[in-house]
Amino acid sequence: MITDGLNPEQTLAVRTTEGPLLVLAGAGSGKTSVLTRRIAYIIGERRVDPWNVLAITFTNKAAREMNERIVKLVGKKAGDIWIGTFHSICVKILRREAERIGYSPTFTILDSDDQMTLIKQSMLDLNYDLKQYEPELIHYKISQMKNELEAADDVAATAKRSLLDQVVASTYRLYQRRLKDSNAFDFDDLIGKTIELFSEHPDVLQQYQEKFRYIHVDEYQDTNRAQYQLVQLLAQRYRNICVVGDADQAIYRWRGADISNILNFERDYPEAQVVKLEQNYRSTETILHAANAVIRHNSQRKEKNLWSGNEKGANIQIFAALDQEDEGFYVAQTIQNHVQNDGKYQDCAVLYRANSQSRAIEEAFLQAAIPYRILGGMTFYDRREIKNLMAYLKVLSNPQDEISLLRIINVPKRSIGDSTVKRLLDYAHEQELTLLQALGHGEKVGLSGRAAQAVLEFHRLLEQLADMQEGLTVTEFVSLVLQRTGLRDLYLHHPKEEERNRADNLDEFLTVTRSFDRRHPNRRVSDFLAEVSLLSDIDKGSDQEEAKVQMMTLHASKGLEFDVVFIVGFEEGIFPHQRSMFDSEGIEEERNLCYVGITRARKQLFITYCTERTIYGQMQINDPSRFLLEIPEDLTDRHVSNSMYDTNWSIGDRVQHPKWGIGVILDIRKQEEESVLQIQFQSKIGCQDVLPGKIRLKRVDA
DNA sequence: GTTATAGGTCTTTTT
DNA sequence: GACCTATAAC
Repeated sequence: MITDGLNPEQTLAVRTTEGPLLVLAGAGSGKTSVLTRRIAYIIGERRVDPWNVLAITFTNKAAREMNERIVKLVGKKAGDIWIGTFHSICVKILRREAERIGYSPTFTILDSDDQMTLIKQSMLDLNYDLKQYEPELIHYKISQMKNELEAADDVAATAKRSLLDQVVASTYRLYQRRLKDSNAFDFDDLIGKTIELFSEHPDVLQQYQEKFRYIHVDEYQDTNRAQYQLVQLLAQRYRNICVVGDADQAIYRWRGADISNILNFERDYPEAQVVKLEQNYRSTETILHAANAVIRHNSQRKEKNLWSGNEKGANIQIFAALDQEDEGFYVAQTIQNHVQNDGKYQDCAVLYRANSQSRAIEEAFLQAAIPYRILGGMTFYDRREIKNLMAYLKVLSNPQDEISLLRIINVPKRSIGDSTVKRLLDYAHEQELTLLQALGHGEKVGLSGRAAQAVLEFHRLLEQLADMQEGLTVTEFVSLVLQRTGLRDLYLHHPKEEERNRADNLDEFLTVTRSFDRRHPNRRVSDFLAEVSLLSDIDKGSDQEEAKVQMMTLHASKGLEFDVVFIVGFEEGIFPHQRSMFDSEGIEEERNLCYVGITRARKQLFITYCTERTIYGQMQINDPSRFLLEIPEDLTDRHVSNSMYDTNWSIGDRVQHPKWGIGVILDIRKQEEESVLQIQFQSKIGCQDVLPGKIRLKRVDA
């Protein structure tokens, strides 16, 4: 039976397939299990065609896992279910229907860098001072408007308020026109333009309403207005809509998520049934008790009490470190203990509020030789060489893509400098040509001989590559591009080793394309690009279970679970973050984040904070986080770091150096009023002189 | 048109 | 303390 092993509420949620259903699922209450079984039940028991089922997940990884689990229950036909993120589902729809709203199906998707570039460009063309108006802010505002489904033109009409609003409005309009001219969408457009498609073409909407008779949305508390609208449109006809969420885990208000979407579900669908999943199967009673105690401090919430049949488990360990290095050292040591007691590296996760906090932990891990993996921050796809390669591919699959063309027009160096580019752009805009077309008219642009020659050659190269695309797999085509453009040679023969390593990354990229080719034979480069553009931080990790400690932001940890969890930087100003501390809503969302973090842990939770911390190279003293006071004392064991900074050194002392790790003082001598310590380190750095006045050393007990 | 250096500026979270 | 950007020399 599909419902075997489920509790009564879970079973009810699985079996309630007709009509609207709201599942309020606390952390660790088995909602993924409920969702997968529900879909399996709809297909297996209710005999619904898989083609009629839609499931929207928060990450691609979650989609993949859900799909695998459904395949296990109902077999291969599960392949016809549409499972994906809002963004990937919309891409799929837009690829089929793009022409209806004036785009070509080979459209490209801008990554956040490209978006910023285009915003800046638009602002400069409007003669705005980038110092006076931060492009980041403008971008943020435009994104917010798109999430609220406000079109560029509506905005321009109503923007008589502040100067800033006018800047936003006109930048938005120009930016949007440029996107259109480039046959490109930004992330927000993927949702917004799909809605536009549906509202302008009722027949298309109807077709998808007929198709998606059973709709599921996970993490509903984090949907924004546009996503809400999209779901409303699709669900209108059959009203078989199942949303799953937990208002206590709403952590994306800053990117437009609107918690009232879940709070008002029963108003939107008065006939809705509601199922509450309150039994937690994941964490020990201690961890769950702590999580409940913290979240209770939020005022804006529906009362809910998670309970657990699990054992009490170990106390929560609270550690007051001296500074970030000490904190990292503690985490590293604790993990080593765990591993020595037959624990595994991959059971452990380190969670932090901001990506920048990962560095201190990383350094401690390197010293202690602990294998780790960082999710998010700078990833493979953010590397310059990868972005360059992707830009080539984007231009080749979407000839209108000006942003990408500008990126690679002179990479590798081919003597097409800024002034040449400017002339080409002016010419293109005057003649209403794309930049790529303008390249072909090199001689008419009025360029100097050398520049014209270079431009023409580049144009020919791109044309040749575009012609050769036919019939090749993505992998074959990418290797061809790497070779013909000279991109690989650029890195392969570079004098600096660092640059030569980039060639390896390009080869690594071919591994990615091979996997794509295997999964989707005969798909085009533009499909590959879309897949890559929509990967989230969680998706980007490798699939195989590696024996590595996982490091990530608290945001990225949502939906995951680990035996042992460390939350570091538990300090006022860090967590809750400085910029969220202005209003109670901000604080409450930070508290949700704290709740998410705590409930990631199955067996053991460690919380650390620093008494001093260096930010910008400036020393700063933070109070411990207010959330710490909200965890009941009797659930915790508190420790204070016993290492300390010292000035009275003697031979034989064991010390810890911030970079080189543990060592022993061999000798002390005076040199120009300063003492110099000769230290034998355990690490491969060996014996080194250290100035304790410059480098802060910590005393470590033997 | 290309490259090197110095100064100014920033760090929340992400599809 | 790191990263990008404006400026000047090649």
